[in-house]
Amino acid sequence: MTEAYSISDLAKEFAVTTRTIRFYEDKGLLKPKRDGQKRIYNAADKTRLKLILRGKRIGLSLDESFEIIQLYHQNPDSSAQLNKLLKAIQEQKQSIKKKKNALQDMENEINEVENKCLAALKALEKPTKQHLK
Amino acid sequence: MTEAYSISDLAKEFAVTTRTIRFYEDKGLLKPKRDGQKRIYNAADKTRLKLILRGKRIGLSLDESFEIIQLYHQNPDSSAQLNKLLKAIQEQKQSIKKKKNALQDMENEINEVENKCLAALKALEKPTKQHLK
DNA sequence: CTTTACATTTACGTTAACGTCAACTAAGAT
DNA sequence: ATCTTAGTTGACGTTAACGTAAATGTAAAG
Repeated sequence: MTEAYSISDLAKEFAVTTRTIRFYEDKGLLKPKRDGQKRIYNAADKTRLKLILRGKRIGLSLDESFEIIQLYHQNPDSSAQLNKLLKAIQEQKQSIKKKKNALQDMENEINEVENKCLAALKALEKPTKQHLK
Repeated sequence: MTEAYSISDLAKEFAVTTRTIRFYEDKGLLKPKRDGQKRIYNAADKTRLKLILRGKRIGLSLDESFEIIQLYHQNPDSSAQLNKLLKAIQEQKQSIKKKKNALQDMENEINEVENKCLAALKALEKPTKQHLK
């Protein structure tokens, strides 16, 4: 038997509410099997959810994440389709590159601030050396 | 005379609408000077706007960007304040690290897909060998 | 049998981040 | 003097991404 999860299993694991998971289903991002009324999620569903949430972390909308997932999980047969996919991949790579740059800029700045901060602390400690110990 | 910009100067330069810029002002993210009624932005305002938009690109909310900007632009005098700032900086660095990881994972996956794609194209171009079976 | 825990659908509410008028004003160009 | 081109302040509209509540179902535990 392959891995099966209830909605609250996934909710707990990924720290989201069940409402969120059902919402993703409404939007077509997830399509779990059913056991009667209850939703049953498998490993693939879990992966999809993971991808969606990862996308969110870097500022993608659900629709954007959805497109990317579709992109990755289709398997194209014609060379026309393959080329179209490759083109989409290039765009994705560009977008990732931009985000990386933005992150890098941010990190550089924060490191600068940190260094200034540390220097300021040292300057505060240095001039007065009156330890009563 | 220091650099001065009109609202539409900035809108054009950063490819946002004037509505957006005024909205940021309403939220307290920008505080341009005035020439009568007209808003006049200086280099510092421009930098702020740049930071906000950069934050957006990596999925920060306006409030989050605002906090970060405040963080960087205050200059703390006491060592208590410096330590508090340092702590906030550590948190920021953690958050950036997570985003970097998410991005890296994404890039790895997309590269995989790209390679499979390229392989599939090659396989389509020079067929025949499969027919021996 | 009743309580508890978890599940379901339906539906209205909320917040963020703007978009989209509407109705001015002020300054130049024609 | 009028036309055009920024600019201004409301104020209502919109979309995404859920929150929250109501009414109900089911299945195991006490």
